[in-house]
Amino acid sequence: MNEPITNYRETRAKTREALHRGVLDAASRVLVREGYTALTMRRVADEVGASTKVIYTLFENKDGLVNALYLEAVRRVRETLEAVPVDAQALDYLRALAQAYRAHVAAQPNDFIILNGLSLPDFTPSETAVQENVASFDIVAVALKRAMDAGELAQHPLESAGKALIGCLNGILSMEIGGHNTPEQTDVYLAFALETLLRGLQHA
Amino acid sequence: MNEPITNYRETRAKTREALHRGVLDAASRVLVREGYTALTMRRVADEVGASTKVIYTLFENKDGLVNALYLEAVRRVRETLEAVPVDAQALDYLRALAQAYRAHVAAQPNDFIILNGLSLPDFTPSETAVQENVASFDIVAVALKRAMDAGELAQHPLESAGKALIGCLNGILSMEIGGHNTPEQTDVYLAFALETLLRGLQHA
DNA sequence: GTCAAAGGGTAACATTGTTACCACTTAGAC
DNA sequence: GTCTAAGTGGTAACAATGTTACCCTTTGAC
Repeated sequence: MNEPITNYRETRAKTREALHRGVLDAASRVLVREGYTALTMRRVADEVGASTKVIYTLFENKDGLVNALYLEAVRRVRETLEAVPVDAQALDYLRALAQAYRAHVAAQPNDFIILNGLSLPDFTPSETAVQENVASFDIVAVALKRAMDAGELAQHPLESAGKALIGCLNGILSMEIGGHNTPEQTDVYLAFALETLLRGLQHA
Repeated sequence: MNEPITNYRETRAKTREALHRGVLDAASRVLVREGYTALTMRRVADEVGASTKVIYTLFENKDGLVNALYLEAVRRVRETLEAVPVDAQALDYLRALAQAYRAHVAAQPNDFIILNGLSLPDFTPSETAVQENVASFDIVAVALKRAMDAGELAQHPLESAGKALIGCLNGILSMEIGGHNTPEQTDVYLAFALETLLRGLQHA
């Protein structure tokens, strides 16, 4: 009846968790090194040094694995945005947020790719995963509200302003990912678009 | 030595062209009805009522077929934009262009999907195909220039203004395609983003 | 020591893009 | 009319993919 020092289920859960991490990291490595077309179950299994069965016991199927990668990407992006120090000037804070986001996409394009559906055509993130992603941009909405309340921007519907801002950034970043623009061009276009949007938001 | 009434090569070329059309139309039908994951060589071949070999004699490989579909999408979008009547008011013309583009994407989402890389991960359009696509947006650049010259907008770098505008539209449309927004929301966000951008472009 | 339950390796399945092989058709030459 | 060469197209196979059935191993509990 005594609680065993190392519970069976507990140890197994820990092992599972460790394996989970290991598989996700392996998948990430494959992704970064070889891109999404190389992200196959066998390839990931090889990277882990095991058979595909291991992945199937940890994740329901490939969609499950990719969904986990999606959530990791969401987390990383959110952490990036949360790490931006809140500036006294609300507009400067917005600029810093955009800058941080752009830097993250440049450093980890795979995060952008998976979050924007540019990876696997038959993959659709789970409902909750999408909500997580959208929610992480609440930071932007809050920043916009601050700017409006401080009088640095005119009053506008928060949702529309946020979608316009994020959509604009993502659209321009997509061009770079698609090979239409060089990184330098992207920097110019992003800065121009941001300033133009902010100027437009300063008036009612 | 007489030129034959129906040259061998000529007839064959015509047959080829007709077949070309037939295969492309079949592929389009499969695409519209069943989406990109169903766009397999065998599926298209079935739709044509022939074997896959036919497709391989007409197109180099699947990328070749998809590239042809990409070019068709480019053409349709350009025709849509070219069909917009040039309004005396340059800003209203810009609004009409955006409206027409949005309507086209709503009616033929597959065009948007393939042009923005949301379809097949291993497909990359040919260099010339991408140029065709980018070039079709010269219409927007011209419209912007008209507005600036007429004094309806302040003077800004054409390329940046164009990229900001198109990027913004595409970014918001991507959200709808990705299932983040309803069509009604998309309409609101697009209108808001466009007006905000225009307002921002009215000032220097 | 025995047992139940979970994990994992092997080999197979269907489906994909792609191609080697072979038969067929057909325009032009004699 | 017959023949030749070239292009076309169907069949069946190949490798690679996601996925799973089968079976053996491991591991904690009693």
